[in-house]
Amino acid sequence: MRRAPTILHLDMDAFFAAAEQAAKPSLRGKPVVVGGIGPRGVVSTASYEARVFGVRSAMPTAQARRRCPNAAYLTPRFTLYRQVSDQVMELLHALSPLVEPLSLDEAFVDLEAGGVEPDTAAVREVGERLRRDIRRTTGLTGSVGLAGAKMLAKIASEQAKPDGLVVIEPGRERELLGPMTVRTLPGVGPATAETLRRAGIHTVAETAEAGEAELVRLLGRAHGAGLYAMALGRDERPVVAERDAKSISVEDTFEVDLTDRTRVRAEVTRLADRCVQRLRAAGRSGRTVVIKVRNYDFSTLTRSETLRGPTDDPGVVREAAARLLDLVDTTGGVRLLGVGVTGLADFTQEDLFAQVATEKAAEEEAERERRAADEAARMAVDEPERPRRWLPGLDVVHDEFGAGWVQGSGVGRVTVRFEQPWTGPGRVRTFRVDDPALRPGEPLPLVGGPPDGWRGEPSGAPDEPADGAGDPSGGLAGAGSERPAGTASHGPGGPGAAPSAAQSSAPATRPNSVSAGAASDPGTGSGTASGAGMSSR
DNA sequence: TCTGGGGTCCTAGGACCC
DNA sequence: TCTGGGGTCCTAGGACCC
Repeated sequence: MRRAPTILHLDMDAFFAAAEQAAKPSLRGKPVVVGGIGPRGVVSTASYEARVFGVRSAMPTAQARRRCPNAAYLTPRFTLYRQVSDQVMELLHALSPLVEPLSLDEAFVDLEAGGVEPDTAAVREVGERLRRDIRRTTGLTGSVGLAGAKMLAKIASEQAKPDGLVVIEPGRERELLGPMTVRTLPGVGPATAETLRRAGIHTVAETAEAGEAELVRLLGRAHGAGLYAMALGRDERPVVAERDAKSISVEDTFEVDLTDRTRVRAEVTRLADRCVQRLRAAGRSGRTVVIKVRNYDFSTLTRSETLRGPTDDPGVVREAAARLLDLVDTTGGVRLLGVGVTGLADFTQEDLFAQVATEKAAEEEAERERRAADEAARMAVDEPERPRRWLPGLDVVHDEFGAGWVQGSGVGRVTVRFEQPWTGPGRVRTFRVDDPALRPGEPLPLVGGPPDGWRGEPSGAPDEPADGAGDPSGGLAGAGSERPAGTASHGPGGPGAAPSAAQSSAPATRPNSVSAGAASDPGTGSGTASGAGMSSR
């Protein structure tokens, strides 16, 4: 514990939702929910306007829709969030070389390592200046906590929300923490809180009074001892920059449970390839392959296999994953599949040398097999080539009307609002989903106006009036009801597919010939996951 | 219309070795 | 022949975090 509050914790306010509001003028001051759009999606971030209605992170999106039907429900745009995050992290690195990112929107900074004078007035000034700089360069607000330890800095930033700064003076931490609920302490989730509650422990003060021995008895060695230290306000964990990843994994939840074993195998192959792509992009290799299977009843199991040495060969990972899948009974229906790699190693020079020779061949082979797997998956669901999906929130450009974003889509139509971060609320227009003038777009900068050479201004005036000001969701809320009844939950590739502009899943429709009979085998109907993406909680 | 996706760390049992 | 004991690796599961 330091004698001055030189550990800074920054937490951006409702990050994903705030970024969407900055990008989409018509949504400012309105309830916005970012997360999985599909039937099995969950909320990543709710704007403060949506939180008033009880919408929370990690809540099923279906439940959020019931609580706040008029909110705009948007799929995450990670490209944008990463751009903004990079700007913020750059500002943090200007304060100190010791920056520890926790997620896209959160980080610790060791101000002492940055040479900031170790007194309250000085660190407060640095924190306030940081908040101004963040607002100026990103257009968004962040909250800052300052304390002599990580845990306390994080509690301080939580108290500062939204758009504030709180300093916890060293020496006052126990009186401050004492009355707080145990859930305040990092590492105390629902299960630990329940164990403590049964032992009559509700507050931080009661946790400290229980004593280390009792906490270890209740929670185990590491957790008990750690919690005891935290309850006393003791936290000596250093700020550490740049930690190497220890595992890489990908997973998909399907809109409808998979029952066809052939399809399950094809999906595992796809996931293995995606996992290896990420592994290679990170320049790593891994020794242990893990698959994850979540059943229809949400029961979840993992199976793993450790190889003789680390690999980044897609064929090796695919085959290991396939062997592991053979150990699992999936007859009840599969809700989620995942493939991961742990035991990560960096490639040595000689690995690299050997790789260069085989890389091209391996990639060609991977591409061949990926196509084959995709083809097999398509055959399995007896489905034609998939047209483009227009997910709510995604950027688009129209040849005539310029840059905008998807408000909603259904029954062959897509509704677009044409506005940019630097304009006022824009107008809405509806197109056929296959309108050749409509293309995926790129995120636009939130501040500073149009980028150099930008050509997204409309060349003609939209001819459809904007929605009434009283309806914050615009056409969004109606998008779901535009869908043909009965197809919303099992169309091949329903809503929620990866937000990438390049992805190409089918709309929520099925061949007419497939009707009641297909309903008994709905697993074949879901082409995509309800990808909710990362959160910014 | 119940419950995402990407991680981290810890525990516990069995194998295996000295 | 009575069942040691510790360290390490592997596997599986669970809690927690954003």
